[in-house]
Amino acid sequence: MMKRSRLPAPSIPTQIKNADLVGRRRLQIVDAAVELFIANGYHKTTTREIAKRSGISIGLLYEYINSKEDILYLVCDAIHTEVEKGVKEALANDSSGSESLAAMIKEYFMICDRMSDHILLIYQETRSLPSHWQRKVLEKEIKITGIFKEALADLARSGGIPKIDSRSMTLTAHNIVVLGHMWTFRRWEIQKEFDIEEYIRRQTEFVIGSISEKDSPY
Amino acid sequence: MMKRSRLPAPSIPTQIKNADLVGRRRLQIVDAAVELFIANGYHKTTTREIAKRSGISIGLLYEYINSKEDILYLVCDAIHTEVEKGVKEALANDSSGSESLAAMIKEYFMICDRMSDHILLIYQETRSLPSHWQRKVLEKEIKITGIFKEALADLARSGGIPKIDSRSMTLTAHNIVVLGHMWTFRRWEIQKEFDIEEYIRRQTEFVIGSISEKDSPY
DNA sequence: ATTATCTATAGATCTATAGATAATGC
DNA sequence: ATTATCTATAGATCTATAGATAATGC
Repeated sequence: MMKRSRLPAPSIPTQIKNADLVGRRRLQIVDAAVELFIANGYHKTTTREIAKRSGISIGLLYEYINSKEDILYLVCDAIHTEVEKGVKEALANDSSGSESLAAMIKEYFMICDRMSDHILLIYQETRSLPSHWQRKVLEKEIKITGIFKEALADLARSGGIPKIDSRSMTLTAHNIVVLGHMWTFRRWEIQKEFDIEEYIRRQTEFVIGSISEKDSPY
Repeated sequence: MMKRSRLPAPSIPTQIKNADLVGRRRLQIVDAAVELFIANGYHKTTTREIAKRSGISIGLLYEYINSKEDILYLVCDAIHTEVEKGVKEALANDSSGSESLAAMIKEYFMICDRMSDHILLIYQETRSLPSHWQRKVLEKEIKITGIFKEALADLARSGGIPKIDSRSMTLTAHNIVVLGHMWTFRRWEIQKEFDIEEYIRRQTEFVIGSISEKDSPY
């Protein structure tokens, strides 16, 4: 069950006038849908099931959204928003130096661990969205990567990590994000051999090692 | 030593007696399905469309497979088999040393580039398979990762790369595989900033840097 | 005689909406 | 009077199969 704050609800038209009610009902809907999508996948979940688990009728459900795809978008957006929130909080504890980079990676990987199912869901179902929302989801993914890039830039400026060019920072940011995801989408194999602590330790070495190894002959 | 025509066809029952015919027809079916799945996704593609593009009737289609999910499995298996073949070939050109590791990574990443759409498909649709086939697909993914792990072990023995523990090799193998995939599933962003050559160069640095950056045991 | 193929459709959903009813606020 | 909610179902698919026909080999 996800916890949440009041979000700039993605503008999906609704027949319902009471904005506050819209917020609460959509929350119910998203929570129900997340559980069902994780358990059975988007396509195998029916709108009736979502209505039922939300505790509302199928007719009412369609007063709050216009299509099943709307629900999927609300779900993806809620998940991303929570990941983003976590990453920003991790960043707020700012110290400096590569120790701080390690701490950031650690917090982020812990978020990935906690949200495994949700991250997997995004990988699997983004494709099922209409393209305009697909774009929105990707933008949010870029935004999260951007947070890491910014943090790397700050560290480079403050001398916390070696100075590296902007493209290296971009790629390093992507690598961090994806190695976190990898913990979730390869869990069937990786989690058989490593626990989260060891995974974090080794991947942190990998990332930090690659930054400071800059003068390597290759 | 490398024969390839006879793929151990995944054992999916068929009403058709002529085994050779089964092979050819299923090839048609898979080819048609791959195109349609890539273009429109698995769920939005109908069995009728697959039949039509395969050049056979819907009735005949169902003589060669038992369900739509069968087709998805055949598709995933065909894709994996091609990736595996490519990786094995890349390995066949064996020299030694970290130069050889770089060469392997390069060949593998080029395969990922060429097969972007297909790799993406596997990420998105494996979930839609019944669990016994999901397992088969994951096993093949492990097998491919294992090829890299073996190669790393060989290099460590021959002194081509520093001696690292077995767990490091496992994780490095996963990292290589996933960084190749990343080129495909983040292409909307990464391919805007990097071309494949630069991507390969930088990620190779990452991987090799991370290996040699290990604290030396002396 | 057997195997491969096609046409036509049963059967089973599932999304989305129309129309009726209940709750709310002035 | 207006807004929120429910029930019942239209309408639109789509998978999978039954039954009929064509091709093949002995």
